[in-house]
Amino acid sequence: MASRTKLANEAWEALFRAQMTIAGEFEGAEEWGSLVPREYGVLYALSTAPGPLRITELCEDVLLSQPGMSRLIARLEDKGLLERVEDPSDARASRVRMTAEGMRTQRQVGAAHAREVGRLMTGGLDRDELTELRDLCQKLIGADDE
Amino acid sequence: MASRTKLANEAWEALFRAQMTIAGEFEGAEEWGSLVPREYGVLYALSTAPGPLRITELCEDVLLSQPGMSRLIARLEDKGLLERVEDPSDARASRVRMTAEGMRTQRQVGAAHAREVGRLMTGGLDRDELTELRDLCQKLIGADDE
DNA sequence: AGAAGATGCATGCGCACGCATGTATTTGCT
DNA sequence: AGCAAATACATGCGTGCGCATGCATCTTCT
Repeated sequence: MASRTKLANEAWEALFRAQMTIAGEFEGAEEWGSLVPREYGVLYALSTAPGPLRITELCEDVLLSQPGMSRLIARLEDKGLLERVEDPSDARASRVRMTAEGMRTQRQVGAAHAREVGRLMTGGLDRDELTELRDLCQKLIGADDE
Repeated sequence: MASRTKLANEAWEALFRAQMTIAGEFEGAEEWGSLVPREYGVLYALSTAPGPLRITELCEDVLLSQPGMSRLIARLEDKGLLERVEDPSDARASRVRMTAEGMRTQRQVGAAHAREVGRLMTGGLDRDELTELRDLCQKLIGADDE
């Protein structure tokens, strides 16, 4: 089954390069305001959550170490986009939520980012292919979790 | 065509998360010896090239800034895996090639890495799906280049 | 040939990251 | 109740990165 492994490596390299290339396009883009992609990622995660999130929860969602998240939140707090609220059921934890300006920024940057994503992704793939790609990627990591 | 953009964003998020998740698995893995993934990336690029590569060429291949590549090469040089050779046709350029030990390390780490990739990728996807994923990713970035 | 701009690479600097560790709080065991 | 282990977060420290910049060399134009 050597060729199965070879195929797996080709798929990984293609996946890796595709993500790096697209992400690279975003890095320098103007759409982020004064944020960087990962900072927007935190705002986005908060925007989809039902309530304030723990720092460790954000770590899992944004794929950042806990100390890194701790500092990232401090930066966004300094910018006035986030605020910490204490968890009533656990005095060790501190939950994070967006301020009004944070929500405004998230919507604004999110809209611009979505347009940019749409432009890059639909440039190369049609509807069916996008669906297929999405499903394959989800299946790929879905299997790892279990 | 709003739903087309929505689909594109779902596909991007899935692609992004899949790559980050899999790459995250590699970060901490033991397979790399004393290298990090990006350092192996340089050795791999050199292993597939017909001859010594320029620093700027490696930048494009490994998706790293030119100063970053300059230092990365210096580190690998210190480890004895790489050496610089001067370009006969351009005295500004310095080309890079692997030492014998570099080639040995590349093969060794490459084999271990390939096994790991195979394990993670084939865990979630079968043959046809891997092929499909590879082709979709290649098509996605292929379209951006032109 | 000579000057002006482009190109290839290296270095100073500030920043964000991960790892190791510290402190406070909670949980579990007896 | 009381102590040990686990958990949540913050901080010190070292390192790699990108940006701005500098130096050397090549290219182009006149």
